[in-house]
Amino acid sequence: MKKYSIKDVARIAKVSTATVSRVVNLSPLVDELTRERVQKVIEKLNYHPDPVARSLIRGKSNLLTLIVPPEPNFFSAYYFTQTLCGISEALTKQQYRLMIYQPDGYDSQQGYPASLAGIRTDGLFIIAPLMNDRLVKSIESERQPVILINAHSPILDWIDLENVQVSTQVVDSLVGLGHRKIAFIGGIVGFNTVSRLEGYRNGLEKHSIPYDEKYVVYGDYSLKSGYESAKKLISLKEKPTAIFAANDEMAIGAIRAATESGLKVPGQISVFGFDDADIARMSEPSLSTVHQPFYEMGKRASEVLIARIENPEIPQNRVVLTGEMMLRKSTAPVQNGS
Amino acid sequence: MKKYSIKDVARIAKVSTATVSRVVNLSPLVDELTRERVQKVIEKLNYHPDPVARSLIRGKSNLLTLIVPPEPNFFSAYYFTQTLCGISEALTKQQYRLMIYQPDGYDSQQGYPASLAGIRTDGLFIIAPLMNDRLVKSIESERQPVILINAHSPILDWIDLENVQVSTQVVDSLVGLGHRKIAFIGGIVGFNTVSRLEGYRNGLEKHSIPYDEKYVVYGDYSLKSGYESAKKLISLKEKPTAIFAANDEMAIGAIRAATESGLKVPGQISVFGFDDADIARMSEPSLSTVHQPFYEMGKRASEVLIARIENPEIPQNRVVLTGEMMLRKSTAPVQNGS
DNA sequence: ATGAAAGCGCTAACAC
DNA sequence: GTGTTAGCGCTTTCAT
Repeated sequence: MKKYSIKDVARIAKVSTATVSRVVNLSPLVDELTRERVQKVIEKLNYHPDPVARSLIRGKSNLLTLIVPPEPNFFSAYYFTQTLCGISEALTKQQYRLMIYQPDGYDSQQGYPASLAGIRTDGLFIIAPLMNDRLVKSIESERQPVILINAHSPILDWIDLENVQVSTQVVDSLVGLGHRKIAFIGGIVGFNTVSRLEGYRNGLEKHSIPYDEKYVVYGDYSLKSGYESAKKLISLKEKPTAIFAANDEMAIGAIRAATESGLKVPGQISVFGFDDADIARMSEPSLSTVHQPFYEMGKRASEVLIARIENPEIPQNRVVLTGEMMLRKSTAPVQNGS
Repeated sequence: MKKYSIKDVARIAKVSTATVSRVVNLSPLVDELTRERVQKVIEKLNYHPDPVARSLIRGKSNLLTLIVPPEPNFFSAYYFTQTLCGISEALTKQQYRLMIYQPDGYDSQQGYPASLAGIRTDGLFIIAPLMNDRLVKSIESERQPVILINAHSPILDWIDLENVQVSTQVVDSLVGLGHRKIAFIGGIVGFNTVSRLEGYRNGLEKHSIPYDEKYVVYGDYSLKSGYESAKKLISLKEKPTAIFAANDEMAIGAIRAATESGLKVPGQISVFGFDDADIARMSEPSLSTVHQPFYEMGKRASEVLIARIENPEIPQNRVVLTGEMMLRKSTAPVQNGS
């Protein structure tokens, strides 16, 4: 099947390419009869304007880039898939397409590479950049439409989930069940872990529970790391009676570690997760966690980015979405004497 | 930050745009001194050639499209995320980018819309099309580089997982444990379910177990549908002693249904899954299943597609990857008298 | 080794 | 209402 260009249509319909262009772009300045004639040829040839040529002349590709850390399991994270789903659905409705790009040269300390060199689309989603991410820093000095997902910036648009208050609520709820020895398992140190930890500390403070460093350990968001972190916590002389993990995977790892060590969950130790991934409902016992509106976040991120592209002059957008505690079966009142 | 074009570089370096182009494209026909001078300007301006203009003149965008069914949960399927991961990693190494596109107008009977209208990239991944999918049919009459993932075609390149033999092996293994009343929970009727069912039937036949329609029910790959399907099976006068589900989610739903009905898994009823998703290892009891090389599949799919793009004349590629049974804790010998 | 110029497919002044 | 033409940013003959 040969590809036809606007010239072919023009030649066959015996009009100029300008007229064909007008028909294609629904310009009102074209005679009804001419329109029909041209339209017929377009259909016969199954002509579609070349998007590349259009992009060139319009200076706009209608392509957006989603920058993703090149970490092997990032794509399988519930967090990512839900956000992607929200983005994809929002974009399909608008006339934008999505490119996924995992940059080479990601660094676990400095984040994304400072330059995206060849990538030139109408806008960028940057998901979960580290604090002080190189790419974010370098974009702050440009004027490129971008939305940071789960990060903050003094200049660039961003969208984030409210982590601090809801984490404090989790501690509240745990304290309400009588817990005072509450441990925290953080993830990779980025915006999320930092703010969740902050909420945890606020919660302790609120109830005059001293912050105890030995109750704070770090994993990498994987089930395995949650398992290992929990093992450490359990082996303390003064075991915690509750563990609050910065995501569900680690929480489930913690449940497994506890169960293996002969501790009943939630009887002897309560476990709280974060995210409300699919597995939270499926775990045994089902996991108390914080539901996060990831899908909504992807959707809103798309809206903000498109708004920015269509009007670069609007003031900075800062969107905060709030999560919601889901109390399930992995938390219970503290046992006497424990 | 202004965007510079090749003309700016040429003007400042006092050469023609042709020379700049040569430098950018590492042509050997440039004097060493000129090259250095131009290179310096390029760096000073942080010039990068516009990929759109390049695509136009080269007739090649280095963009590939991954066509995804616009089903809300498709992005969260383990199947999808792993495949995407394989694709993305393979493409990052090559100089190709990936666009994700969920077409409007997907139909659960006829599959993707027949035409992709505006989409014109160098190649297409079509993942999990239905049998007789409209889009696949229409592409078969064109000459567009495409790879079908988990589908077959007499003309187009495709890659698929070997489902028939491994399904037969699962039945073998179940029969080896003494089971004869083996039920099957299929998914949405596409290539996968059809071939897994075929393998199931072959397995029964091999052991002279008559095929019994009432032991075959269908879900939609969701945990819930597995739960409901299993409930139906369990309520039969002659309960099956083993259930083979066409994916892990449904298998886990089946485990839940069985447990709820007071049946011990695997004591009183064995359950076999398919895919070896994350949750298979995490379920309680851990799920016997078929490990599928999804990541590898994405990687190979990319290689085949790129090979096709770079040489449209090569003969049809048909790639079959084989899965592997993983025996875990959800299967056990049949109980006497059950 | 370098430059001038044509042209990829399309849109948008501008002219008629 | 329609055609002519310039040009988006780049690559690539074809001269020199």
